[in-house]
Amino acid sequence: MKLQQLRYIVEVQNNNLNVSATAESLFTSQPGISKQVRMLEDELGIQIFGRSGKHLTHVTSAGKEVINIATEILSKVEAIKAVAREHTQPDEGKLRIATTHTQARYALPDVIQGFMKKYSKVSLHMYQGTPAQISDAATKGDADFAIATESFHLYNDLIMLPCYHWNRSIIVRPDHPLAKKTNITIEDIAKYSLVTYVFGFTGRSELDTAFNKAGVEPKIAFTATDADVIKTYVRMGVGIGVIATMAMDPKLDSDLVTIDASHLFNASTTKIGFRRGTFLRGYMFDFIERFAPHLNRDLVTRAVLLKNNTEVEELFSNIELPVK
Amino acid sequence: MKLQQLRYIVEVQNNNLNVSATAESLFTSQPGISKQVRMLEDELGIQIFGRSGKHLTHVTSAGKEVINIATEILSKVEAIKAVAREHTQPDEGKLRIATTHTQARYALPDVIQGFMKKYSKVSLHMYQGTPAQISDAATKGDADFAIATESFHLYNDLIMLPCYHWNRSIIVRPDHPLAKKTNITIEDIAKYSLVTYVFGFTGRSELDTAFNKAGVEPKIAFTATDADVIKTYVRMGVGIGVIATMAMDPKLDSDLVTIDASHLFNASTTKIGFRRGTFLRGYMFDFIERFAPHLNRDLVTRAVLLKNNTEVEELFSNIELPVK
DNA sequence: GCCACTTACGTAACCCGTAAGGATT
DNA sequence: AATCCTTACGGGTTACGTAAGTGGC
Repeated sequence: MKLQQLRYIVEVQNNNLNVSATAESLFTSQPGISKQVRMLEDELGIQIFGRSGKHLTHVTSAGKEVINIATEILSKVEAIKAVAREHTQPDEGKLRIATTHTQARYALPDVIQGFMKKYSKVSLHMYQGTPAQISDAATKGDADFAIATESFHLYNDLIMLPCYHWNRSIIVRPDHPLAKKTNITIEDIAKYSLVTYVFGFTGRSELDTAFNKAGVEPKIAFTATDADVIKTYVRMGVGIGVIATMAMDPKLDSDLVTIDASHLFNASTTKIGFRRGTFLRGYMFDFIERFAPHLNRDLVTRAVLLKNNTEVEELFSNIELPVK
Repeated sequence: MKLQQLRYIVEVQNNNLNVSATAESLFTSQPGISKQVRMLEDELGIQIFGRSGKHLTHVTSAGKEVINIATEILSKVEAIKAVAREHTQPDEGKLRIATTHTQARYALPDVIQGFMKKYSKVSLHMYQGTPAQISDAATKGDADFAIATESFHLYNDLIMLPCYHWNRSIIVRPDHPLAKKTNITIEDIAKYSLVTYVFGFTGRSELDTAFNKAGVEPKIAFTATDADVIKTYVRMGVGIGVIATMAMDPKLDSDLVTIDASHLFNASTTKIGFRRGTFLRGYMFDFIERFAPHLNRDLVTRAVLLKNNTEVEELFSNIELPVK
C-alpha cells in the first residue's frame, strides 16, 4: 500500500469516478492511475470501485470505508507537513479561506488587514462561492477555513465554531414611504416588493422564517447573493432591501436610508469551521482569534478534537457571543 | 513522504533510538533505515531525531509531534487492511489478547472455548505479562485487546471498557483457626501472615487500601503474580491467602477452605481495552460481547470513537455491571 | 577497541508516460 | 462514433542490500 494509491482512489471518487479527469487534475497519466488503483485492489483483495466493462460505475461498500480511512490518512500526512513548516517557517505559509461575498466584503477586510500586516509572508487566498462550494472546499482540504452563516446542514464534516450574531436592516430610498415611518412591522414590509439575498445565502432562511411565522407572504422582487447588487437595485427603485446590517457603509451608502430590523428577524450566527483533527498553524489560530476574539488558542485547540457539532454546541453553551 | 519512512521513524523510537536493532526487528538493513529517516528529515526540513555525532540521542520536539501523527497514520493503514479482510474473509483472522494470568487462567477459558468453536479460522494469541507490558502491547498495536484489573493509569492511550466487578476470598488450610470462624474482620486477617498478589497485579491495590483504611498493617509473607502459586504456598502453610474469588475451583481446590471476603475489600473492576479509533473486526465485537454481554456491538462502536477514559466513564455511568 | 551510524555502490524493482487495444454508451 | 478504461512497453528513478568508512563511548 502506498500513499499515492490512497491519493488516487480518493481523487477518483472526488472526480465522479472519471479516471481521465482525475489524471488531469493530478497532472499525471490516466493509465498510471488505473494501474495503481488496480494494484491496490489486488493487494487488499477487494474491489474498491464497481465496474461495468471498462467503466467505473460506483463505489463498493468496502470501497467507501476504505476511502473514508484513506481521506483521514491523507489529512494526517498534510498535518505532518504542517508541523514541519511550523517549525521551519512559523510565520510563512498559506491561508485559504472559503466564504461568501458578505463576509469577504464586509466582515473580513479589517481582520485581514491586521493579519497581513503581522504575517507579511503568509499568502492569503479567498475562495468565494455558494455554501455548498464553501463546504466542499474545506471538507476536501482545498481551503483551510470555511466561514458561513447559512445551510449548516452542509457542514456536518466540519467543526463549525460560532463567531458572532448579526442582525438585518431594511434599506430604502429617501423618497420611500417607509423612510419616515417608525416602529416598522413585518406587515409593513410585506406591502412592498423586496430585494434580498438568494435562498441559502447570508441568513436568508431567517427572513423566510419570520414571514412564515407572521403568516404573511413577502413579495420577493429580486434576489442576489450579495448586498452590493441588492443596494444597486434598491437605488433603482425595484423595491426595499433587506440586508445584513454590517453590509451598510455609513459613508458610501449615505444616499439610502437604513432602518434597523433586529426586532423583526431572529439574529443569525456566523461560524468559522475546519476539518476535525487538522493541524492548525500558529498564524491560523491568530487569524481565528482576530476574527472572533473569544476563540482563543486554547478553546480552538480543544475544538479541533471534537467529533461533531453537537459537541461543539456543548463546548460553547456558556459562551456569550458578540452581536454585530 | 512514504509510508515506510513513517514506519521507520516510529519503530526507531520504539527501539530506543537504536537503528540497528530497528533494522533487525523489521528484517531489513540498517543503512536503509538510516537513509530513509534522513530523507524524510530532508523532505520535511526538520530534524526528527537529535544526534550527537553519529548516535541518535533524543527525539526533537517537532519529531515527537511527527511521530505521533505517523503512529495514527500507520494505525489507519492497518484499519484499511482490516476492512479489506473483513470483506474477503469475515471469519478469518487473528485475535491477540494481552492480559494477566488471572484472566487467562480463570476468566477467559469459557469465553475462548465458545469463541474458538464458532470461529475456527481465527487464530488466537495470548500475551501474558505485567500491567505495563500489557498496556504497551496494546498501545503499540502488538495486541488487539488489553484485559486488566489494575494500574489503569498506564492505560491512558487506550479505551478501557468496564466488564465486571469481582470480589476476593480468603483461603486457608482446613486446620487453620480461621477455617471455622464466622464474621471475619480485617483485624482477624492481620494476625496471620498473608500470601497474595504482587503489587500492581489483580486488584492488589484494593487490598492495601482496605488495610490502610482499617489502620492495621498486614503481614505480607509472600506475593506472587498468580493465584496458582499463591494456593501452593497456602497449602504449604506459609500463611493465609487472599485471592480473587473466581480463582477458586470448587473441585480442584477442595482441600482448601474458601471464605468470602467481599465485605472486607472493595470490589475491583476488570476492563477490556483497545486503541482509540481502531477498526474492530466482526469477530472482535463478538469476542467482547461474549466476555462482557452488556458490551454489545453498538455500544462498543460508539466507544471506539471516544477520546479518553473520562468520556468512557460518562458513557457507562448508567450501566450496571455484573459481579463475579 | 568496539559499537553504531554514515557513505558508497551495484542490482532489482517500480513508477510513470506514451502508444495501442477493447468495451460501453 | 466518441469516450473511457485496460494492456503493453520502455526509460528513468528509487529502494534495498553489501561492503567499506568514520565518529562516539
